Amino acid sequence: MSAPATPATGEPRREQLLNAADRVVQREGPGASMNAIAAEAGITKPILYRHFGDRNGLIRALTERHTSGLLTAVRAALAEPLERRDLVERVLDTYLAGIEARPQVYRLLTHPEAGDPTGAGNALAPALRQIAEEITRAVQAQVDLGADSPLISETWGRAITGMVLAAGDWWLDQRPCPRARMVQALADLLWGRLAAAAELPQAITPPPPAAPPAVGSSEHEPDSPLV
Amino acid sequence: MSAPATPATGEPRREQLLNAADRVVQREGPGASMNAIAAEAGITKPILYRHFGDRNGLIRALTERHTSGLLTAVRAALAEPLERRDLVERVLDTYLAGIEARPQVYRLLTHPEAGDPTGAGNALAPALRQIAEEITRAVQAQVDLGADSPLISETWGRAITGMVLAAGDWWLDQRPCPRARMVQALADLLWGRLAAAAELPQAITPPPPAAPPAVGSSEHEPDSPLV
DNA sequence: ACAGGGGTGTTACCTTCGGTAACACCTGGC
DNA sequence: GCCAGGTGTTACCGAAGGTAACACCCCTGT
Repeated sequence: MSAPATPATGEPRREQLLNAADRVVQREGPGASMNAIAAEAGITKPILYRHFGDRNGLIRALTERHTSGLLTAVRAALAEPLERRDLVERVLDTYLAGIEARPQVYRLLTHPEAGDPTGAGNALAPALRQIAEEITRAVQAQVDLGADSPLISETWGRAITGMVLAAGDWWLDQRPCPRARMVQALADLLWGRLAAAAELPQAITPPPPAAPPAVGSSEHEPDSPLV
Repeated sequence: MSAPATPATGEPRREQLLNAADRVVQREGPGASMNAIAAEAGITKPILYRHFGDRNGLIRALTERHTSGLLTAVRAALAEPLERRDLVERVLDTYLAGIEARPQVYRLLTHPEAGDPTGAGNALAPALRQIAEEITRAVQAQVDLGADSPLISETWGRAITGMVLAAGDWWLDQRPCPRARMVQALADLLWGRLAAAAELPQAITPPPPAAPPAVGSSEHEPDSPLV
């Protein structure tokens, strides 16, 4: 067992390592240790570090591999020549189908964590950021928003991405309904159904377990923890 | 330096420790080490563990302290007797004002991480989950959505929370516009402006740096990484 | 033929970090 | 006087990321 050399397959080493890492992450979720991944690949740690630099590099490579498919799919959906509502539904369905296909790995999209105290402001993982940019571009190219178009487009790009991310995450976890229903509910929200729906008869109901109405202190006192 | 005992202030010990932890997190971001926090408090690790059990306990306590303000503020905003559109704007503004007031700490809301490979499905931090539940309740109580009301309400609760989270995060990081504009843009999105806006004249433009159109492979092959 | 480079692999080690004994001290109440 | 409870310490453990330093193989150029 001292010199395995080329293991018969022409597959580049890096791909084999990523496959092993993939298996481990699939099994143990992100947070899998480098040792575990190395063991799965039948090797030891330093080789992983030679190929990927550090743990973040490995995770990043893994994420990119898994995201590229979703990203191009969403991109393609965004470019389809459909009526606007149909297009929105198409994109929503594409995204949900994508995360549905690989629920475990999907975590990498949303939780790159890897404990880096360096990262500044990106709550949205890079993969999501790319999707947000695609949506921004599509909105700006296809919708007339007047003078503020750049600002509004980008806001909406982020907002829609975050919306679908959160809703998709919940849906994937609970599976409260088939995919098509989810698509409808989200498209309806984007379509202003919140504005259009009728008011319910009963007046505003006070929140059930609400704290003593310190509502008056809604102004930001400089000392309170938040707001 | 062997026996400090009560340091003059009647403040319970736990609060002092949380204050110290707060300072460190403020300075170093989450991911601050327990040693650092203990040092800031002028003590050593075991005391922290006695008070908070483990690191997650500390972070949780810290987060709760900072979130309770925001949560009650949002709850109060949701209960105000306003016209629907005004109410939505009010809630959006309340949230954005809240995270604006404490940008550093706001990370705790969105990144509790703390490297727990245990957590199953909660992409939304508990604090956000609570906000989502409040919105769900409010929607269900005030809007007539027909038979599917429970499902749609909860979907929208998650969706809106995620939307505001992502948009707010971006806004906080880039500050592309004053808060009021942001509120308008988000309320407009929720109000169906995406559906109502006019089509732009030019047809669908292909994405600029798109990959070689492997678009045909949009069906889910069982072997491809995602979608 | 032979030197050398590039790729693959190893063992052994370091540091940092979360977490845990085991022990010491002070204070107040019975 | 003594015990209980809170505060504090030093010293340690195990797991994890990360890094030398070294060994082996094979292919290629001179």
